[in-house]
Amino acid sequence: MSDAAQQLSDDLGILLQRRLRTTLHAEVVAGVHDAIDVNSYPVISGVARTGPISAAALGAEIGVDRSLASRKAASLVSAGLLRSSPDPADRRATLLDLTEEGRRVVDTLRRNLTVVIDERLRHWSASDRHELAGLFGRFVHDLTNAKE
Amino acid sequence: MSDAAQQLSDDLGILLQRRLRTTLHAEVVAGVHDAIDVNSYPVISGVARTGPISAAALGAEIGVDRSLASRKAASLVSAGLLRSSPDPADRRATLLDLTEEGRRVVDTLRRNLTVVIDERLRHWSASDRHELAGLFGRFVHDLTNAKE
DNA sequence: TATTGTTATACTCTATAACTATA
DNA sequence: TATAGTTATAGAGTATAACAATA
Repeated sequence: MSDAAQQLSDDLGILLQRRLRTTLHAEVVAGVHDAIDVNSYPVISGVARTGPISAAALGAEIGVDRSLASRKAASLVSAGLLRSSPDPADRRATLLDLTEEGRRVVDTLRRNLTVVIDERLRHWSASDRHELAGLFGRFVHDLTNAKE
Repeated sequence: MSDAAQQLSDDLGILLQRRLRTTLHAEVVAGVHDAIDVNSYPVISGVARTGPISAAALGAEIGVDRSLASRKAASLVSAGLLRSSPDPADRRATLLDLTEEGRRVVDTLRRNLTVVIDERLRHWSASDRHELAGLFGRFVHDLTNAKE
């Protein structure tokens, strides 16, 4: 077992703590939209990442039960940020997607998070930032798509 | 605003999702100890990181209210994993610390997480792993210790 | 007056189970 | 028979407020 894995797991443990998540997400959602808070943020982000998606698939994507995904999505629909339309291929299913306003909100959220990261890395060299971005991207991909 | 920051924030968004946290933590705590689950895991890990600590400080460390930190700690105390002793410097406070059994449990948890990471990075070159570990460590540090 | 740990209370988040409709 | 979405219910997680003790 490599030293690198030991070091990575220690740092990952810190990163995944509630404390960072809470402060970061609160910073990102502040003042963006009445319907967006730290709980609805993952929902609309999930839809933004996956495109038109069923409630069941969205639940799997963001790690909650489909009943919860359905209810969270419903409140974003009534807020005008998501649209729910019947799936032409399967009449049981409905597909969730962003409205134009939802798209604007997601863009703002994404920009807010990027600003925060940019601030935190202000004193980094461009090459270190670039290198981290590449390796971190692979890391996140391999963590979230565990095959083995 | 750099492209690297954009890329990093997108990947960080994915990493901080509930889905990864849930699956990863569940894997780490599985079968380690009756008193350890995904909710008590951050508590005992917080104590392990900080050494002897008051309930109020522990709450700040892990991002919950001191009342919750107090109650979570209390249940780990009765499980024999934490010890609570009066702070000699401040008679209002009590200091939480690991028992020997608690230390063993934390060691196991830490090892479990490292094994998971090690598995996910099995196909990485040693130099990429090493490079990621260094940069990621700085990243986590700068994220969690925002000064500006 | 402020802070510590604790407890009581209420609120929020989430999963489970049950229901209807469609595959 | 299995899966979609939804709703009702119950349980778990968490914060707020209030308390006594100490600073």
